[in-house]
Amino acid sequence: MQILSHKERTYYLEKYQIDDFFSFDVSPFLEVCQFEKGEWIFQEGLFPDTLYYMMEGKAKLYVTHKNGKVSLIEYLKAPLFMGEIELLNETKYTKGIQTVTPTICLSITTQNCKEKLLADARFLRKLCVFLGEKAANMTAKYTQNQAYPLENRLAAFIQLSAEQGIYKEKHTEICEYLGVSYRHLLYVLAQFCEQGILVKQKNGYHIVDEAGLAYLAQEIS
Amino acid sequence: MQILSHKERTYYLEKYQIDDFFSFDVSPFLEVCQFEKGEWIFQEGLFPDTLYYMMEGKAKLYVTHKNGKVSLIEYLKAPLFMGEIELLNETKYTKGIQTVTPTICLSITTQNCKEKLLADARFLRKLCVFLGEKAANMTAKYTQNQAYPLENRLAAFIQLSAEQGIYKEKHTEICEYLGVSYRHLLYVLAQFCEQGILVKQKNGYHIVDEAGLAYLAQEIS
DNA sequence: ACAATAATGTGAGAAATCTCATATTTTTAA
DNA sequence: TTAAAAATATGAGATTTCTCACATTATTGT
Repeated sequence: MQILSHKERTYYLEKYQIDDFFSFDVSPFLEVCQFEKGEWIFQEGLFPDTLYYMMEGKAKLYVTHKNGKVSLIEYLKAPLFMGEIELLNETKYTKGIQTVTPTICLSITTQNCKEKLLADARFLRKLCVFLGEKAANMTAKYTQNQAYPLENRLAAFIQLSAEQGIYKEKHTEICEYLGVSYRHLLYVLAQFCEQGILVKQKNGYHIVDEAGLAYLAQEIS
Repeated sequence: MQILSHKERTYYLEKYQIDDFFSFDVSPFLEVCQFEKGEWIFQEGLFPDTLYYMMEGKAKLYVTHKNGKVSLIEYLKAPLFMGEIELLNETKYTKGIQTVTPTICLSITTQNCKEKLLADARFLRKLCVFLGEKAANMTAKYTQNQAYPLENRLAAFIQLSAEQGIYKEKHTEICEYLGVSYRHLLYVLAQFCEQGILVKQKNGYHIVDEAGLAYLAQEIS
């Protein structure tokens, strides 16, 4: 992690109109920083005292279970808050966040401005909207996972993540994201190929039956 | 649903110090109402324009999937907000909420005070804390469901819901809550009996091996 | 009080998903 | 550049979970 120079800082603060987020002057509490690709922003099990606002970049939110299984909970895409749960509640939430691309973040050490933040309607409103969406999204994911087998969830995910009709995510990552074993993910992909929905090629799985895929995916609300 | 008289209204507003929730006078926008047991507060597929704050009571949050499956997402216990997602985001969230006991709610028709609410730091802060917890809880449930078979999740649920060492929830409800079939729930309960963890009696399943149950449950973080 | 409805209980077979073992290929780091 | 690490791939057998069919109790409304 690297703290950006005054010049860059000003650039980003203006580009994303950070002033509009707060009704008081946060600049004394604030840095703009950059994480490299693959760097951990939060590590599981630590208490952060920093609130981040990701302005540019992508990351992954992880949790490790007592039985050793790892869940990739969510793909995070700017703009978003990180560490906001810890600001609000005393609980140690302590999930891991790892960047996927170089990432630019606003970083606010909350120690000295927690009370100001929690009394600022402009900030709180933004946070509420963010948290409301997050809660709604997690609820949707939770219930969909309960109600549909991998066949449907994977179809929906392929639709979402394919580019130019080609699906080429890393299996090791996606099985953690979809909450199934590596083996089973491969089985269902093979099944899609058998059904003539996908064709496996060097550069990824090509979607050849768009409609068939959509049929499997659309079951999900 | 029944709107309470002035006298009752005043009683509840004082009991739960509702004035402290807002920095402006909400009383023009507010009613105190009571739902009967089993009544629906929200129905799936409708747009509510009312924000509720449940002061007393319990309810269940439901969603119905396109494939006909029903998920009991959460048990709701006072105090909590309902309809807050709709206040914040334009999205139609539209889940169903059904009371389990008679329930007393603050009811705020948001049409005329939405802007006031969303500019009130005191209210927003409460809402943020609530939403933060909700998001954290859903995330935890989501990942646990991915990482553990029913054996572990049911053990944890029995610990949580048993009273005086007796588990007596309705199977039909719990299988919707745990996201498994009725059949499978019965299988695993039978298995717990075989293992000598539970003993089935007229009035419910008696926990006889507290430690064995804890062992199965404690796997979950 | 009694018919309708909801909840409980069980068997059998099938589908979804997991674990483990093992081999090959690709990527990464010293 | 090369050895180590990570990712891909596949088989075999075991577990978990599902669907469906059907029988037996409660519960509930009138």
